[in-house]
Amino acid sequence: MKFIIQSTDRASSARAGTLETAHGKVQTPIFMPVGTAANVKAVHLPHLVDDVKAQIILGNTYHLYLRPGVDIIRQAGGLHRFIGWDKPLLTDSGGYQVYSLTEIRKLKEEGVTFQSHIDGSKHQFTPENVVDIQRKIGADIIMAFDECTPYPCEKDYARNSMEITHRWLQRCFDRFNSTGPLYGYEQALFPIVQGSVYPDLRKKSAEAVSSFEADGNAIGGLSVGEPHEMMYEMTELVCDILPHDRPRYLMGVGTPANILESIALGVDMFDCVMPTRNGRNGMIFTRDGFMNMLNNKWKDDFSPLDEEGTSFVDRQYTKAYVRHLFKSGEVLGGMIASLHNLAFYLWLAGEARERIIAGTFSSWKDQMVRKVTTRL
RNA sequence: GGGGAGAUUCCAGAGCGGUCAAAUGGGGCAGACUGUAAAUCUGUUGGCGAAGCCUUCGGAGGUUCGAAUCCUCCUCUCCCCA
Repeated sequence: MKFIIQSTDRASSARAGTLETAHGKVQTPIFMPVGTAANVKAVHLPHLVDDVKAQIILGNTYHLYLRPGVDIIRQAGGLHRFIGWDKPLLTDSGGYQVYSLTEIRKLKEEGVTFQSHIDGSKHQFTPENVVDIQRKIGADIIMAFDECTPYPCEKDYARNSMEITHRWLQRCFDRFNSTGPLYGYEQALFPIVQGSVYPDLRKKSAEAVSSFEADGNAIGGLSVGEPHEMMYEMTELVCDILPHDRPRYLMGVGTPANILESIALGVDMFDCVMPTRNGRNGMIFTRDGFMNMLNNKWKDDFSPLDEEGTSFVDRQYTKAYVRHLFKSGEVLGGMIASLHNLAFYLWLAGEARERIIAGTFSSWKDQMVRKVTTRL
């Protein structure tokens, strides 16, 4: 895997680059739509390609392992073939589920025992089998198995958790390096920085992660409820330490403003459920602000959904119509909003990239952050 | 013509002497959602306000310390039999 930095912003740490994977190039900064269960919820593949202009999407080890099961994906010839997606793919390791499914899991040195949220059956994830599973899934980028700590988090807990994540990281790399890809193309393993909101822990973790000289590095454990300023402070601190010539991936972030601010801090890759989940729940993000389509004020607004939007739904449908769909509980509402929001997120990342190259990123970013945080 | 049931806050529908501004559901209004156990969840829904007060349960009277709840009459709806 190769990462080439084309351009670096003068007024910030933002950079524009190209990540080359076995399934093609990714222009960074990039937003990666989340496709947890082998699909980006409510979005057809052709739309994901032609309208959203997605370059890389995510899958999730935990979900795919439980359903349809790794054997089915293996039989299909890997996740790319199973989905019908021939562009880059990234799988998360299940580390986030260690956080979000805290009620039905037990964490030990060896790994984590889970109860399936589907049928309650018991399973174990270890750094080794998570790598094995991700080999079978066959994503271009696979993630190390970590614990995503909650917020707030006691420092002792955060330290212990970080240390176990580091030990797991070594085991992930050991397994990764002693096995090979199953489908004839290269995979990259990204380690994940933890340390909650403690600067000294974050620094230590970033150094530990850097020592692996991985193809790319991720920042985890943020955007879990901490104040934005704390998130930016941690991101900045970690970005300074992580190798400058490798892509940096801020996991689970975030709002359009979060993404812009983090690009300025040197982050190259993002993923978040917000455009799709909030979209299904009636929220539309635009470059002028965000709208709750359920709100009464749109009931007789027959203007296009988003005059400046880049996807076909933006001019195909009116605000009043989309509101009607959401009020009626029609599935199409969520489909329209998901498509629109993802197209907007991809536009935002692409525009940021162009501004970085043009040398006008910082002033544009400040202006966009103001607009994008406005409730319409 | 005979017999029966009923009218409750936006709707449906509980309540059947005080603990009722009135259950519950729907609808309405608003909020939340950040590596997806989410096409989900939460709040609110008579009027002013901080506790509190004021006007409400078809209409008019009445009984009672006290009535959505009991009595009388009126108006209107629905059902069954002719």
